[in-house]
Amino acid sequence: MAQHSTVLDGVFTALADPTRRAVVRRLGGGPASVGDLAREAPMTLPSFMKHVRVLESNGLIRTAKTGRVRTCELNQERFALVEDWLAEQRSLWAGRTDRMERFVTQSKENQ
Amino acid sequence: MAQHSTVLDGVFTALADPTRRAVVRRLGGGPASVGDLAREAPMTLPSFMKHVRVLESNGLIRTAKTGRVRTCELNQERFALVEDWLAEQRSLWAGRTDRMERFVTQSKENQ
DNA sequence: CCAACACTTAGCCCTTGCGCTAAGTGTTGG
DNA sequence: CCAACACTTAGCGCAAGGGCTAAGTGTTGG
Repeated sequence: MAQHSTVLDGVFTALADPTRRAVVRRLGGGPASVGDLAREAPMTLPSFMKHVRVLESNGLIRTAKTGRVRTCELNQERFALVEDWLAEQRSLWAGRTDRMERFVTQSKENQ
Repeated sequence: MAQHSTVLDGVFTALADPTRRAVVRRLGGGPASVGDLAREAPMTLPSFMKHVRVLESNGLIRTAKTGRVRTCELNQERFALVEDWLAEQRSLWAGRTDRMERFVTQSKENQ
């Protein structure tokens, strides 16, 4: 078990904080500077920057600095990992349902 | 911002740990006892029980004790929250793409 | 040129998370 | 009845997370 999926760990961890999800949502509407994003968060800039770094280091956003402004944008691809994990999970459930149906069907046939 | 979505916090936090995701995957194939689940995890039983409690308190699994055995099963509904959040996120991206397309179209018309 | 701006770094504090051991509770098979 | 079983509780240790202040760096508008 355990599967060493360090990357999924990071993605879920990054999304587990409301400040960070708010950033993701905001960036869904288009790129923004750190300053713009921070203005909507109830904390100091250094604290907020940590969240930005968490999002970036886990690949959910990309950032680039031009002059003295750092601009952030969403890395949409990363979210596919979550979709994939959910899809795999659902396929497990579906497989189990199928086996249950076969069992029920066989039971009826054997009556 | 921040939106106080304590429940999503919990769901993402619960899924951020590989031991817990392994339990979820395992339960995708059907219910199991705590003992069965713990046997596949590289830690002591009390440590493992904490993970079970995290999963349960965040609604990802349900558990019930009969005699001395506690049986766990997946609460599939909870995963819809993640799907919904992802869907909303994607709709934001889509909305933005639409606006960009309109902009490009208008730009061409104004040439 | 230089003050204002937009971060950035460093470091502290406190809480939470995740592992452990040791000991306790309630069930059950023989 | 009682030993084995399947958790469960209590409490400890350490690392990481998330907030803060204070001070530093590099850009830029006037």
